[in-house]
Amino acid sequence: MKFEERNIDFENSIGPWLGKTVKVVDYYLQESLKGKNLDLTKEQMIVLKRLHDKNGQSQNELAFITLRNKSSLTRLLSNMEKKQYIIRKKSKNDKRINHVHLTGFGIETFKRVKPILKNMISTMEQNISVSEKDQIISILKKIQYNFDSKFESI
Amino acid sequence: MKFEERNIDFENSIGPWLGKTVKVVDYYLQESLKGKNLDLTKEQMIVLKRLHDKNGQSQNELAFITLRNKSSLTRLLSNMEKKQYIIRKKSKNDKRINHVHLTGFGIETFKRVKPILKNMISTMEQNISVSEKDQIISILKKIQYNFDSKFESI
DNA sequence: TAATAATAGTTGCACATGCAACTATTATTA
DNA sequence: TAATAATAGTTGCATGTGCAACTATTATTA
Repeated sequence: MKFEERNIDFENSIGPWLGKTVKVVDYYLQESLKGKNLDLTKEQMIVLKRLHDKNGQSQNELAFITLRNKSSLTRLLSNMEKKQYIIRKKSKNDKRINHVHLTGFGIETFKRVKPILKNMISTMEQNISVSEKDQIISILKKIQYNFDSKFESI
Repeated sequence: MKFEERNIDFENSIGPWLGKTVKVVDYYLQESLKGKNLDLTKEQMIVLKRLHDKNGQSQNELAFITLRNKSSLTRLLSNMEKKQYIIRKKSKNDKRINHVHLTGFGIETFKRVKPILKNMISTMEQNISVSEKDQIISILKKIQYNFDSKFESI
């Protein structure tokens, strides 16, 4: 096929497959939350999980660990505070910092969220062998590295 | 470790790796677009690509192929029409349907977008062997199937 | 054919997101 | 110590998203 411009093989590249997979997972999560009458978005669920792991984190820490912009996190937390899942407590040592704490309701809600997360993981990984899981994670790491190393050079 | 509740191994499951990878890719795309002074979001870029593949598609078709809700697509197109990348043309056979066409400016813009897409793909897939690429795509398909088959049973 | 259902697209609402500009506070340095 | 820089968080703006209710049009059926 000389002389003929080769098209970019976008369809058969990894990108679209990644994007579609994430959409399917997100949709499943959202449906699961709705199904259990949990008034939470999947983003709020992730914040709940991270606070359950380590309560009292600063907004900066939370933004970093949830891969979010700090302004995006600000608004996520505002919504979660309105719904009484969390409260912000100003640090006494450094008045710039807010420590974010789960409320009792937040803790209870996470207890109901936990089986949904478990179910999501086991659904996702069913019929996927340990070696396949290792493979995909290692390839995903490689992809991230490919982009990250490009950024450094900018 | 009887009697002790095992935690969900969320961190080491595939989900977070997928999510993070997609974020890295998205960020790279957005930066590339900015770098070439292209006034486009990555979502608009994808619509441009799909229209370049097949001009004149209906909004329904576009929503389906770009994995978007029709209302989301409506607003994407409105923004793209404002920026003169596309125009909507009412179908003559069926007045409910809009056919979406690239403008001259839209076509020109896609020409500038194309190398960005190419670069994205080659960056993503560098140091990834053909067999690894086959592996990851096949595993991603499996994951999608795992969720899709759950939905059917609902 | 008239009534009803289905389809394509739009809009209001609530939410999430990144960027840049802003405020308040703390740390650095001249 | 006073001026300056850095940091944590918030807000305005523009964009993207899904759901449900809506309009306009076409297809079905009684």
